[in-house]
Parts: sequence; C-alpha cells; structure tokens
Amino acid sequence: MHDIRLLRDQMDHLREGMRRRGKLDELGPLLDRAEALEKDRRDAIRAAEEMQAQRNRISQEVAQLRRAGENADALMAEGRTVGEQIASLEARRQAVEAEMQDILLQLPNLTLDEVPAGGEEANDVVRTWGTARASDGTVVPHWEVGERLGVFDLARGAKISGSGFIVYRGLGARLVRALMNFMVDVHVDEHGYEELWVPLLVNRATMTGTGQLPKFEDDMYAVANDDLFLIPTAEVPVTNLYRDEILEPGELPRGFVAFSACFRREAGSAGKDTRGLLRVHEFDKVELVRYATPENSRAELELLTSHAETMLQRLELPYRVLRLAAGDTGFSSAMTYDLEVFAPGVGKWLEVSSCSVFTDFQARRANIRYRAAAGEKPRFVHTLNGSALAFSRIIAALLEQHQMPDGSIAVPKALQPYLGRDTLR
RNA sequence: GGCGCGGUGGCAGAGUGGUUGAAUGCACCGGUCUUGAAAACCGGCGGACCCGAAAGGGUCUCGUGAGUUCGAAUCUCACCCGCGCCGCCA
Repeated sequence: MHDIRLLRDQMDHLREGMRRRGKLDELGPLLDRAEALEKDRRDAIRAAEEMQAQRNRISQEVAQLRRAGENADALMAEGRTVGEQIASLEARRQAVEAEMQDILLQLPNLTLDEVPAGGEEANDVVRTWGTARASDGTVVPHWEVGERLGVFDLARGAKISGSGFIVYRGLGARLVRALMNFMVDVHVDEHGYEELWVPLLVNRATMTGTGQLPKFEDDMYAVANDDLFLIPTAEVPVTNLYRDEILEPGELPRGFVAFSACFRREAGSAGKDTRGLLRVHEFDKVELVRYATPENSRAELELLTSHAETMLQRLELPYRVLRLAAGDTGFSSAMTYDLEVFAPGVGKWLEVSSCSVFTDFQARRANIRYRAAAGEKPRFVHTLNGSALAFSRIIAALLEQHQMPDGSIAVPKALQPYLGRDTLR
C-alpha cells in the first residue's frame, strides 16, 4: 500500500511507475479518481473536526453551568444539533475514505529505477552459474525416474487429495526431510538467520498484512468455519511476526528462516505443467524473510539473493539469475530476482526462488516500524523475502540434473550426510 | 464447549458520566551536582491525522466495533484476546 501523501505531491511519479509496469491504461483512471478523492477527504476531515471542536466547547460550557447550578438547556439543545451535523459529516468522510482505500489497495508498488520497464520479454539474465546438461533426450523426465525409483507416488497423492498433491515415499520422503534440515541449518549456522516454526493457518488480518487479501482471496485455501486461511508461503506468518509493533534501535537488520508447507489453489492454472512436480497445490519450502532499514534494503536484496544462490551451488544445480522487468515484478515488490534451475529432462528452466525487496509497501500495510535511535519518530521498516528454496521443483531438478545413465541419482555431497547415502537407486 | 474474572501509555498500576490524554511508580531522554559514575534534584517523555512557511492550533485514540448522552476510559450491546476452574482431546 502506498502512502496517501504520494497522491498529493508525487502523482507524476506514481503515473510513471504504473506505465513502467504496463498498467497505466488500466490504473491511470484510478489515479485520477484518487487524486480528486484526496481533496474531498481533506475537506471532509476539516469540516468534521471543526464541528467536533465546537461540540467539545459546548460540552465544557454545559459542565461549567451545571457546576454553578445554572440552567444549560439551551446549550444542550445546541449541542444536540451539532452532534447531528457531525454524524452526517462523518458519514461523508467514511464514504470517501472507503473508496480511497479501495483504490489504494489496487495500486502495485513502485519499482526501483534500475528495474527495466516492460513485461516478461524485458527480463535480463544477470548471471549464470554452472553448466546445465543439454536437453538432448538422454535424460528421463523426473516423473518417470521418480516413479521408477519409488521416491514419490503421484497416483495415490491424487487419490487421497486430488491432482497436484504429492505423496513422497521411502527415500523421497527422507529427501524432503534432508532438504529441510540441510537448508535451515545453513541459513541458521552460516547466514545468521533466526529459525522459526510457524502456524500454517492464519487469520484474515495476517493475510491482509502481506497483501494476499483482499485481492487474491480466490487463490487461497480457506477454512470457512473459522475464517482462517492456509498460507501460500511462510512469508505470510513470518513477515507478520512484528505486525503492529515498533522495533527498537539496533534491532535491524533481522533475518528469519522458516520451513513450511505452502498451499496454492491457483484456480486458473489448470492445463499448464500439470505433470510431475512442477506445479502443485501443496509443496514445501524454506523461506527467508528480512527486515531492513530503508538505507540498506537494496544491499540486503543482494545478500538475500546470495543466500538463496548458495543453496543451489551446494546442491550442484546450475542456475541463472533473472532480474525481472517492472511488468513481471509481483504486485508488492519493488525489485525481484528469480533463480531458475535447468531441468534437462523436461527441457525447462524452473523457477525455484524469487527474492524481492518490498520497500515499505508491506510494512505500511502490516504497520511494522522501527526507531532509528531512542526518542526518534518511528519509521516503516523495509521488508524482503526469498525462497531458499522451493522443494518440489528442486527435487525435480535433482532427479534430472544428477541422473546417471543407469537411471540412478547421484546425491550432491552437501546432502549426503542428511540422506545417509550417495546414490538414490 | 461450559462457568467465572479481566483487557488503561514501554512496563506496573490509579481512575465508575464533566477542564482526564489520563494520577502515581519504574523505564527512557535532557540538564544540575560530581574528577568520573551512582544517588539526589529539575525538566521532558505515546501514536495517527487536519490546518499552518513556522511558531502554534485543532481532531481522534483507554482491546475492536456499534449505541445511549450536550458530554463516555467510565453506562449498554456485539465481537476479539488473555487468565482460572470444569469438560473433551493428539
């Protein structure tokens, strides 16, 4: 959510931001409407507050008269009239603010200047690591080799829950545990993150704090009886950890790592990448979240991204880093790097991490602030998050990239202690 | 799920309709004193918003939302959260 003040003094900036995302045609009229509403809003506030001040004066005079034992009927009648006027001014103000809020919630974050304008075609590859195996038909897709090795059971997952729900079994189930322990250990022991284990069901306020609600309610699994939602990513509970709080001087930057299951309805996604592990309704993920100062948040994005990249290097999975163009950058993000690993069996680059800086866009919504020094005014923190990493696609990539000619899988060195062997066969 | 009690400023804790945004203590910030520190003393000390170049003025905020009233931290209703006991339970 943007600062309302931008509507007063930075309309050009807002308009330019929407244009770079390719959304000016869609959102330009909303900006115009919001600009007009902002004037109405302030007029309504001023009018209502003047009346409230008058009511307060009347009440005090009534109190004085009564204390002196005099009659205050005339003043009380005047107060009643003023009260009625206040009620109608307040109603007008609420209507204006509701419409304004509605518009503000629809405006995406402004991207940083270095983010190129345009859509997906304007993404750049900023670096690559390792040499991906050629997709020459010698590598069997992960769903075939995975079923053959018995590491997962897609049919039974579909039976007990539906398509897009995976049963991992045997070494596959152990691989999930191994990945979880490996990744969390590295982030805690080497990168200094605090480990969290968080609820998977969260309330409406939490979902609104990180921006999933109100716009994306249909993409969420919900528990209607209790008005709770299954999290689409641990970003949601973790970023909300300090919602409506003020951090004290010296507490920034802070980093949190959490393993969690992630639930995605993705109602419109049927038909694309439906086979295997590439697009599923429930998957596991290790998520990194950072709180930073505005001065450091840009540098923190590089740090966070490097932490995610470390995981891929240790898993010996060749990858590339994309800087997303404005139009491909998520709603709340100011700048995003995607990490993609190559899966030679399916011949695709798979997005396994998305590292973003949200500037103060999420913090304003979730009301997370900090004090730079004792006695100073609180300011909004900058939030960042990135996956490090998303399991199902990593498992797909491992099964393809490390596939041996005999169909067995070479386990990367870093994972061997966690898995207790060097080969899956 | 049932019954009971309770939610006030960073914390503790007064306050049951009228100059209460809120006593008091602690914490915190500035100062005096001191070689320095502590103690003591003096002063300051929540947040959001509106008007204003500023100085300053105003509004809202005592869990949340509605209501009663000229006036609500104080009264009414609903909801949320916490604590205690009982029931159920991995």
